[in-house]
Amino acid sequence: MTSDRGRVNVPLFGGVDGADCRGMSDPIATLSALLAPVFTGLADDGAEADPTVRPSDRADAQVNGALPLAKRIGSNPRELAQAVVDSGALADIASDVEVAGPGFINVTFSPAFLEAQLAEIAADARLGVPPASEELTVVIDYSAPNVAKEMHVGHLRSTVIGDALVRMMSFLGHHVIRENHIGDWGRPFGMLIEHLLDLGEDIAAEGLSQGDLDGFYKAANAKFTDREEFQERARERVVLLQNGDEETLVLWRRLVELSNAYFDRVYRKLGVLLTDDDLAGESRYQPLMEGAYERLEGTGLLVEDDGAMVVFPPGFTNREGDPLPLIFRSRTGAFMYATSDLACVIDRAERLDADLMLYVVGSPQAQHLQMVYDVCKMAGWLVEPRQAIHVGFGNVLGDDRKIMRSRAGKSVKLIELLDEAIERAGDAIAEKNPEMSPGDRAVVAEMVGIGAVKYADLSTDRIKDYVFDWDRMLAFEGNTGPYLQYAHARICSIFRRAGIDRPSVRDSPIALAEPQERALAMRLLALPTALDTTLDSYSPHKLCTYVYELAVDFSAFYENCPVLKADEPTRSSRLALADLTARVLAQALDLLGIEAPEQM
RNA sequence: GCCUCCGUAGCUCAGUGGAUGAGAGCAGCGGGUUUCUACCCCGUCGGUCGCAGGUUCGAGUCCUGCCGGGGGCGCCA
Repeated sequence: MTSDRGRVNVPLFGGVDGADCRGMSDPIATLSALLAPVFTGLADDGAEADPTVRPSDRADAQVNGALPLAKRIGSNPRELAQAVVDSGALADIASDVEVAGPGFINVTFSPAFLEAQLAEIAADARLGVPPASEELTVVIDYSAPNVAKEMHVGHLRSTVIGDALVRMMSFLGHHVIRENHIGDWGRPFGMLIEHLLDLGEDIAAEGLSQGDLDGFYKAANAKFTDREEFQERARERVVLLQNGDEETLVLWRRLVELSNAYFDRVYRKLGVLLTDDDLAGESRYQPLMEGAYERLEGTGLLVEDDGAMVVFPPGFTNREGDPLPLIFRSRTGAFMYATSDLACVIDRAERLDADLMLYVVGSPQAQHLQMVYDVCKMAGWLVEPRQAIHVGFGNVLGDDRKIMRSRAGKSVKLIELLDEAIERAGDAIAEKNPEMSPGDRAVVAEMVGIGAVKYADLSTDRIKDYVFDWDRMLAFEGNTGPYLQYAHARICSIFRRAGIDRPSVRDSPIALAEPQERALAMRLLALPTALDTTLDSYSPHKLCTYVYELAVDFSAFYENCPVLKADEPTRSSRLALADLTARVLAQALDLLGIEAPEQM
């Protein structure tokens, strides 16, 4: 599958239901693995039977598999459920097991079992998350700003979602190749280079290095529309560029370098992993297009249509209901962006040997990418298990529910948005924690402001549009970045106040007595499952929901279970639980690309 | 016209085919606590899960058809 919601067939993680016992720190997964052979044994038809274990509100977990199995083999679901219970498979891990309703099995885990699982993840630097069973090569294509054009909110989502996916995939041990497919080639460069010459290189460089990319582009564009003489020069310049004229290439490189320096400033401020080493712009694929086109010719898929060379992948039609072509060479003989995308896929498949290619690109590109992938499959360059997936996303909307614009109706500069976030976060901290020094505040404001913007972007289903709202994203209540960061800071505060070094409590046994401790423990153990379900659909908001629920569970614990005032050994146990919580919080936030300050 | 995505509480959003309790936050109302950081907790108010069929032991979730909204649909990328 290659749709937006597509699921991957390759073993990204191993899966909680997998027979190789991955993600086993999660009691739900352990239970599932334990019951799978029991269910299969009870199925006298020889086929496998899924126990279908789910988290439950009525107990710690509910086993639903007896109902479908009873249907399948024609027996009584309650009796089947009872047989599962009688098998004794749960004796070691459950303190309470009951058959309920039409054949559900409610399972309550024994404290000893949960405590043992906690000890295991506390001793594990990976917090219970197993490395992937197979290391895949994953190419992630994201961010992709245009040279000599401003980065605006439209680039925020691709950059932030892509960065989170890079971090998660890397954490699982995959070989991740970041590709920033910048727009550094094409027709506009004639006018941009001519404008650069008109201004004088040094003056242009000064403006661009200050980040005035918009002004530069617009001035060039204005001249292009107004002045025929300029148009002519621009056209000639494009030809020179495409023919590899050395003087022109020098100017082009200058333009690209100035833009990249600016992009880098934005990336540093945003706190994403992209560097100059990840640049893989359109210009890089330019020399590969001829070869890609020739190979496509060799497949016999290409047909001439109205002077252009195209492929008709099945299933796509135009307004008139006729087959819709993907154009690889225009009537005038020029290669198209489909050709470039084709060269990209071939390069990633053959040179990089990518098992998986992720395209973090806006939803409007869905049909185009689907057509490209289909043609690559038809031509034999995208053969299972190798696959390409479009990780699409919706728009950032303003409070008028239209694509976010500045008051003047222009697109919002990303850098200005980030600066405003930091400023607003600084104001909030100054108000709520006046004792913090201005120096500390500046550092924390950056973490909180950027974290708030990123979290707001990541925490809703990527496929939908979302409404950008300063007040909501910076609130300390609700499903926000600051709320999660604050939970982390609170834990650090406990240790600071007590003068205890956090690693020193990591060997302390954790005893689960209060219900809030139990709930927190269950959540801590579910990190591998949360990560697994997140990557199953490349939906970072699922990991966000997990971290939020973890923070809520911690808050209930914090409220009901005094740590420092408790007597030993409860005090040590709670310190260990708090430390583990902070570690999981920080780890999960890191996977989202968000920092976890020690104080706020 | 065709394709595609979305539609869940006043608002912003979650929701793996599982239980005559569909959740969270915010907003509203009432109460409690004010302790390791600004918090948190309890109660309450709120829903024909866009509509109608279908599949299923079981549907917000899967299928079909409508309604409403966004996006895409030939030589830009």
